[in-house]
Amino acid sequence: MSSSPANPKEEETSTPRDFIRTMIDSDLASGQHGGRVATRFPPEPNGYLHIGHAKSICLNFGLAEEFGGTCNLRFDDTNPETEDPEYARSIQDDIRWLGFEWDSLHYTSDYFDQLYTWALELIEKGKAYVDSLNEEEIRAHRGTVTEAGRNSPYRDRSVEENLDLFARMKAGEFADGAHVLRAKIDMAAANMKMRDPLLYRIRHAHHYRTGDRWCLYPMYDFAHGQSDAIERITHSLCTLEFENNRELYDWLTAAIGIEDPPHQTEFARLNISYTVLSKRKMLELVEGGHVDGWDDPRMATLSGLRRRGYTPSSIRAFCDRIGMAKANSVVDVAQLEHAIRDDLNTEAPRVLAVLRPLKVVIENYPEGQNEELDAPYWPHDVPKEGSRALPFSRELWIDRDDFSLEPPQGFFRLAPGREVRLRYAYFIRCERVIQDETSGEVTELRCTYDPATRGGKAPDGRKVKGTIHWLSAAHALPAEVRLYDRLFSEENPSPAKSGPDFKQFLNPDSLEVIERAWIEPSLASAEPGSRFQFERLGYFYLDSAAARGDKKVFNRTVTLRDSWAKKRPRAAKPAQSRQPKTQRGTPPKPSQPATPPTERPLSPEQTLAFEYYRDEFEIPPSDARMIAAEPVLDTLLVQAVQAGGVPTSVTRWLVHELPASAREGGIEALPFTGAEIAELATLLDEATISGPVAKKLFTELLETGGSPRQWVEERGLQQITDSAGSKRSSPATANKSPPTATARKASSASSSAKSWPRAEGRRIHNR
RNA sequence: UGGGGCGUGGCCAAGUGGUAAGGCACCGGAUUUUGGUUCCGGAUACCGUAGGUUCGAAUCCUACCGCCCCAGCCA
Repeated sequence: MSSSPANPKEEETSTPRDFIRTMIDSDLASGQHGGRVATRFPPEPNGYLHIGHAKSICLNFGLAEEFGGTCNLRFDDTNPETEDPEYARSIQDDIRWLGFEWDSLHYTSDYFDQLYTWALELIEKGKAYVDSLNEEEIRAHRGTVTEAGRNSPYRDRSVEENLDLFARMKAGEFADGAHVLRAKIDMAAANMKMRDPLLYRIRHAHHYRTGDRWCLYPMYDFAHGQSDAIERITHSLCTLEFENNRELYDWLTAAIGIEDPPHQTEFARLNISYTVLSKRKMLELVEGGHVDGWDDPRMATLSGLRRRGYTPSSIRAFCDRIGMAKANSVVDVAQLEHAIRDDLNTEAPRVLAVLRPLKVVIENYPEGQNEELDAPYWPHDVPKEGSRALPFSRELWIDRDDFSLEPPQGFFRLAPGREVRLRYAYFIRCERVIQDETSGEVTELRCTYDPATRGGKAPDGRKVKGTIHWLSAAHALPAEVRLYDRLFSEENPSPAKSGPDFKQFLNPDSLEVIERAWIEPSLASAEPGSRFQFERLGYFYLDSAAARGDKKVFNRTVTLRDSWAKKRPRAAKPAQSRQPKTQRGTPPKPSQPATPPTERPLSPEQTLAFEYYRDEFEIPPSDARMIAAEPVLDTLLVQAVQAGGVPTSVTRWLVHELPASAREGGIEALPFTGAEIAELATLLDEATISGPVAKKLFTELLETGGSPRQWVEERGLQQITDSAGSKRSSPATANKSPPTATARKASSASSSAKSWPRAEGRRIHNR
């Protein structure tokens, strides 16, 4: 875009003029960089992208689009010990998912030869030297923020000696840490980054791209600006913590004689309330099992947001709207939620679902009769066409929240004697309430309908205050629904560096699993990865990664705005959803988070079992609860543990793999016992077999029974242990386990919508 | 007791000498077969503080206060 808009006053609604765009405007006006705009997104392939990266991606790629420039993707892979092609793959997937495409793809490791040549030049010019102090000595010589550093005794080595040493460093003559190459600048500089910064370190490590060709690796500062220069980047944008590096960036590009060098500009990184956005903390959540992997829908990773149901356009809109500045700030998570609601309002078809079912019998509707009602997919204000048939019959499900025995002020849903509209159907009136004699729990509503109100309008013109959603009990389909909420209950989970651990602010109610929700029959053909609005409840995403067999799993992306819940905070959590805490038996440990409410209360025996599994077996509460509530699972777990199985490993198979249908016939109908499941779990834990093999064997076990261990021996299914791989240094291992956990999950997901790279080969040495 | 940054309503964020945009959140009202959406309207800002320059300052000057970053052979 070399010409400015005809009318400078013209409104630029799509892209606000932040300080970076303003700067580029003036660069262009003054003819900097020959009128070119070239940016780049330079991630290190050592972790998954999160929404903070999305801000940078939108900035860099957005600028290229707006100014008719280019944007490269460059993997800043200068540290062989933490990087992995798996990450590089997922990063590319995420960028494309967001809707951007790079002009060209580069790796800093492709520039290692050029970088080395420049290092030689620096030595020849007397601007760099080989230092032989050890790590501790270097630190001691660096001084502190208030005291100048001291020169290294090796600082004045001759050019010849430096050249010789540096060549031998490259040749592999020295051990890690024996020497480093440093820039010769000023050990008394007020800017710590200028106190003879390290340029190269020796690292006898295998690089995922250059293999064993190098044992000498450039530091960030010696690689980044030069890579920008090689790619002829004009505007090098990064986050605030690199401000101090800018002086060095400029020194280095000048020292090697770059003409028209790129310039670095810093902006504030993104923070969002009620969440954490740092690789370290996110890794801690994954490794501590506080979330279910990097793509857990509660994580702010792009993969997590994707599984939560966020659209790429909503994330882009969010990034546009939060602005770009240099002040450290925390964006309200409500801003993100607004972005996705705003997008889905016009994109998600409306359907009906009942989360906490309450039976309604229409007494004056003939038994055995049913009819179909036409229901549009879109509300009147969304200009889209399309509808489906909704079956109606005598017995219905409604949501328990939509009925109140003693309606509070302003409640205009169903209550004794009151009339409401069933969406797209009829007016019904509640005539009688059936309650459990002992507990008083409402178990059923007896209602009458007005046949004249078919379609939802009364010919006599009478009005009803409320419209509620419903489903025909005989036609509804079962589904699992996962209600996600913010991961932390504290707005800022990490208040101070030395403050309390952020994990103590984890929200115990961030996930509620509803195992038996009902969805309308039209959803039988819904494609994984599609999004719906469950009317009056929120937006939901059909998750393919979580599906088990033919069971559909819907993740709640975000609730609808709910001014009623706001007005009456108590009404949001009605008595029905509160879990009756049993008083019998041992009291629950006070340190444990409250049981997430689910639809079915546990018996006293089941509660005991649940608490035991949760506390003694350390099974996650939701899983422990599911097992305790299900006799077949309960028996299998007990059998498995008696046979020596590790409870948490066995649980994975019981809860996440065993199809619901297998529980129907009772324990006797199964061709296997818990002992075989324990055997299988152990084989996998020991890494005797791989995940896919384990899954195959499990399928076989379900059908025919038998001994997994025996099969493995008979058929030679053992994995080959890669001894070369296991020699990899240990720091790398810590960073490698997360992608593996994710990859394992991806490979167990249904075949479609697989967005996770696999890591079959590496699984071997990760256990 | 060094250096580099940043401080505008509850949260983001424009504005760079002429008398405080916009978004989110919040509160009213209208419309509504989603307590959704949409549409109207409203309340919040002495622009970190204190001085100064000027006819006039969020914008210029001075001092002070607060927060963030830098002492990895990480990026």
